[in-house]
Amino acid sequence: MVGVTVHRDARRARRCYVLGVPELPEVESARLVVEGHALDRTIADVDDRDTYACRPHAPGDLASALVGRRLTAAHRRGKTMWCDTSGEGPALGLHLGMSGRLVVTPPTDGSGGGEVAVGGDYGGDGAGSWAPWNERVVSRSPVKEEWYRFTLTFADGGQLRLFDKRRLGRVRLDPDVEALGPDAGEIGREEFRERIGRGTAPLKARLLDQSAIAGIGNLLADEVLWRSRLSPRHPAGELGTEQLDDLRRELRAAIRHAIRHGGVHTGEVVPHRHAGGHCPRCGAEMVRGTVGGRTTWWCGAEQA
DNA sequence: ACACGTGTTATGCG
DNA sequence: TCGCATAACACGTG
Repeated sequence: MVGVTVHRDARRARRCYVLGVPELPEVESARLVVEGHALDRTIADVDDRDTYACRPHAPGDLASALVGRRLTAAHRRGKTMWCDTSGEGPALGLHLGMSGRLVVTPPTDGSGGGEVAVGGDYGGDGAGSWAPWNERVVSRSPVKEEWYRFTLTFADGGQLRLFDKRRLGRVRLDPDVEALGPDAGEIGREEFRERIGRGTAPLKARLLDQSAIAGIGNLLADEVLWRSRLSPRHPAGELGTEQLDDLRRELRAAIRHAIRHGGVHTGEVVPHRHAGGHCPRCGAEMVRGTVGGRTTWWCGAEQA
């Protein structure tokens, strides 16, 4: 399972990257951990005191809505995850933001196995690791209890926790999933043409618009544009049908690769997004700019 | 000390 | 009102 399996490529990438931002593949990995380890466990206690992470709910709102229920399914669209709850309870929405990680711990009452599932840890240090996601980094500085922004404690003694130093992750009841565009990994060819190939905004800005298509973050956008040999600044509406179909194909391939190999940072061009970096295909220098309000790197020759 | 990173949300402009 | 651009936010990191 992605998220708890040690993968050679993921390990190598992990040595190179200090912190990975959760995009679609990372959230899918976290969802699989929840689906595999956190369902059907009765919720005995909820710590929702972090009013920023749990906005706009008041302290106690999530607790009163969730205690006594079980998570019954884990869904995802783009970077938003949500869990159904038993007894016609509200959905529990989980968004990892820029730096959130989910940590699921096993029962302590002997009712389950001893495995610890770590969502968002692509490689980890093997079974039995108790660190949130980056044990080596965390071990350099102590894990502060307040970095756990939200906690479900199950009746079996285990927990599901949102660990987020940066505090941009978010927990809320009944998230408005319909405001998101179709999932980037699921969107059909026709819908992709309609939603992406329109308007005068730069193509990259369109790809990052979660209401147009859900799940693409800054790194994944650069990766798919590079794979497609398209300029991030190209007006979205000027793309031809064939270019749009190509783009969608590369998007699907990049997502598949990222899920399989442990995250967006395992992409082909992502490691070359730095000053002095070169295009891994043609060797030209990578160019840096701002597109859609984000730092963007592209091949100066192939994506002109 | 200070710029940087980044998903989301709010605000502003034509 | 719509489409797009930009700022603000949170705060640890280099």
